[in-house]
Amino acid sequence: MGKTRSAPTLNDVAREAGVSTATVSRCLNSPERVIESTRQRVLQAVESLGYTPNFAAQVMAAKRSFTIGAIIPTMDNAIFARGLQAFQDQLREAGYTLLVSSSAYDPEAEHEQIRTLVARGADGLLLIGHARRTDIYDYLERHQVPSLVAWSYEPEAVRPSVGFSNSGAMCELARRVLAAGHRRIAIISGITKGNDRAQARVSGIHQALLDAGLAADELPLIETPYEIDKGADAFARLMALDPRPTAVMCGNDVLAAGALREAQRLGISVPEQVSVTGFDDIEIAGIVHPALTTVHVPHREMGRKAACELIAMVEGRSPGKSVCINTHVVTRHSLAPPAEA
Amino acid sequence: MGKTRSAPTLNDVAREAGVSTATVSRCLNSPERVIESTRQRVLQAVESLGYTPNFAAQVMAAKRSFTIGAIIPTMDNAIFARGLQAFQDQLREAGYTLLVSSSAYDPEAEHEQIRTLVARGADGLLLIGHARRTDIYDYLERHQVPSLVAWSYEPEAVRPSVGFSNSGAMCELARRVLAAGHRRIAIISGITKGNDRAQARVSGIHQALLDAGLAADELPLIETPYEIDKGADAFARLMALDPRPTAVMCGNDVLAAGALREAQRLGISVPEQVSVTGFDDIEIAGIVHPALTTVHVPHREMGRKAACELIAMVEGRSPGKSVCINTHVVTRHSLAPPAEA
DNA sequence: TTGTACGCGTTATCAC
DNA sequence: GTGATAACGCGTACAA
Repeated sequence: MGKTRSAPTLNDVAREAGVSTATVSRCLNSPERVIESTRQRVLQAVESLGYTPNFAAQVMAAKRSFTIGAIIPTMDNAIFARGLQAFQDQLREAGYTLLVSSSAYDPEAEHEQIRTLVARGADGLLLIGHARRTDIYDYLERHQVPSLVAWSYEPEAVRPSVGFSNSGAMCELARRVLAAGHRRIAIISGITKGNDRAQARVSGIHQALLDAGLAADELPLIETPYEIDKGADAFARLMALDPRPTAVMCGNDVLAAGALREAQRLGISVPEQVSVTGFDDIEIAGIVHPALTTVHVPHREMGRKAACELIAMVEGRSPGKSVCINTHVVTRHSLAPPAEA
Repeated sequence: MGKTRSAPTLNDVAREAGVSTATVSRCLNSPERVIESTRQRVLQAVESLGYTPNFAAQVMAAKRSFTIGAIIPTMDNAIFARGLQAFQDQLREAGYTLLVSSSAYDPEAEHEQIRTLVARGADGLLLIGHARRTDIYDYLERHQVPSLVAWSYEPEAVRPSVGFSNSGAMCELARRVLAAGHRRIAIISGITKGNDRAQARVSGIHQALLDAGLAADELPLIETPYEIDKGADAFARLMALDPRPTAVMCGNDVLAAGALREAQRLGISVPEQVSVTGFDDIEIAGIVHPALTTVHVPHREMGRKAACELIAMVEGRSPGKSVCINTHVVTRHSLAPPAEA
């Protein structure tokens, strides 16, 4: 107990069991290739020494790490949490480990983290959205690391992706807003620079307006980071407009939650005086008051499918195919027809 | 372009620059130990080849990875997100990378992940809470991997920790509830098995009652996972009690949010008919209706300080000291005096 | 200041 | 079935 010896190696186990290191390695990796009796002795030795394989050495020798890396824009709110959890669960089931890091929506940071994860021997990478420099893909190719894009599906994209149509989903939601009778619509969007999901969501709204024969380019639009407080600030600014919008469509539920909070603070009742919509259908969407009309994204399904596809790519069973996840509008109470003027 | 060559190694760079591998290595790790002119050539070669050091090889040779591991109970909600983000930011500033994995509140899974992270060469580990088998610490000691506990501070704990007094904070909150005049108090706690924070929060409430000369062991108490829906279910069961509690203290904001949602569904008004409290002061606490009276935990501060301390331990500058973070009660609208019978 | 050479712990290719 | 042994890519004494 408490004896200060350092971590045992394959060699120590081999000596303890009276076999060669090769045999110990086989016992652990392909037990069927070693006879029962010796296996017993080896596993016994492994147990008594408390041996754990050195990962770095394994990677070096096997050129394979059973590790998948994921770089998400932020861990700071729940947007990616659910999908990533499902992604990880599925990976674990297949014997892979997930390494996560967050880029804080900074393309340069993302680039650096990609290099870090590759240097760490990640067998494959999960990336969010399509918007990034193409030389990053060259780098990944050179290092033979397959990558899969998630949270976004674009039919014309070359890279494989498992996601949904951000523009299509938002377009459908905008149609509902229009159908309710709204014409003075304002937008609180996330920062669109370097974020194809945010861009697509805005253009989805524009599309719906065009389809309805309305002008789309003069909608009040505020871009702001995905934070509750920012959503609140933006909402306050929009409410100061004249004429005041009758509906505020938000880039995600976090911004919408901020908008609702500010509405309450300002004494503006939702949806009687102004309607508010979100996107994602994360937990807070059903918690806020009034509950948010939003786009439901099946995050768990997306996470699972992304894991399956990426593993298939890593194991050479797939060249990388794209999967489109279906979303749907969830109707709750934050959207209603506008009050008559 | 697009030529399918594999990743360049130190050797390739050395050949390209016309120097030895040792010189290249020095250029990258201690640039001051190599003369300007050669350094130029080497860095030039590094650049043109697009060289990235192989991490596994670095770890093997240097027995050092500049990597810190963290195992949190869940990524599924925002409880740990903020603190962890700050933890990571601070680590990055010091040149360390964070590896996160989640144990789903399963002690066995946590144990396994600890071994995984150690095998991966983590220089130090961040663990949540004190409750775990002691042989895990033996394992860490043998592998010479310093570990730091966070999200919990217990004066009598042997292990270094950066956290707050869960019992003390909850005791203070309970005092407020008592001071408001409540006597029929019910508790919705997280699962206490293997979770010292959950245990401490419950005992904090008991302490407050004892201090007030009241019986503490007959409080209605429901243990349930930290999920909104579970909080809602538990709240419904408590409201069916006779006599009905006038205040429901929840183990965290997630459970409290569920309770509020259920109250609204049941047509029970908060705080007029029943008061509800939370814990953590995560974002939803200010979003729900009515806004939650809860315990504010300075998660970012905790994350930063944990990072500083753990790095100090890893670098041998500290044997591991404990830091207590101060919390305080945030008074919002979900707590009010009970209605007169 | 720079180069040589060994070791890190494992896997995999051979013989035996 | 099992045992030598050569990689794997890098850091670092030690020598020059």
